[in-house]
Amino acid sequence: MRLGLDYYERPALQVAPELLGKVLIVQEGKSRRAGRIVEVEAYVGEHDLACHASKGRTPRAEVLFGPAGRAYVYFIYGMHYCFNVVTDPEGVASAVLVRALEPLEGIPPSLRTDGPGKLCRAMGIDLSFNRADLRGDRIHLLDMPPLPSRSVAKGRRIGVDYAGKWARKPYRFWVRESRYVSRSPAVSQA
DNA sequence: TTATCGATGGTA
DNA sequence: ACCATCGATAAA
Repeated sequence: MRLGLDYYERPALQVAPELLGKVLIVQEGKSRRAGRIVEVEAYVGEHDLACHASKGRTPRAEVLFGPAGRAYVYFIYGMHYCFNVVTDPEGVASAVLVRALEPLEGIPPSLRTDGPGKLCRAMGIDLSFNRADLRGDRIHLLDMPPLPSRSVAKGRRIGVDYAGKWARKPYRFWVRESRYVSRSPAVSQA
């Protein structure tokens, strides 16, 4: 069962930990690639200085202000793409960055999925997916049973040290026992 | 194990 | 000039 609008149209901080365990599907022609989400980060709105929407309604960030359940894909450091799930009602610019997947199907064994840039390459996600409806055939998420709260860990977001106090918020969530989480400073639990 | 650095190009 | 990254390299 695909996740629907009512699932995405909620606060990013609520959606983010619940996305752990859900399955991302990318279907391109004959190839079908699937991975289980094991690490995410919430970016909670224009007031969040780590969120791309904090610079206003720029062309890049525009999709964040739109309806929930769309993909926000951006190009970074001249060579990587990052994939986000847009959340909250229209007008509230927030999203969840997917940072790591456990490979399930169709992913070339030589490619890794333990990092936001790596998983996009492994899944074949590029700018052509930006603004895509996440309920469509080309890309979507499958609902899965919720994880027990003891297997959800949380800590500070990676790579946003410029964001002052927002850099220290525990908005990163990962599956504690997963070996596919990107290697990085772990912090707390629950 | 941690620390540092270069690649590479869109964004503002 | 900066960057929601990555892989290589060096030091310890």
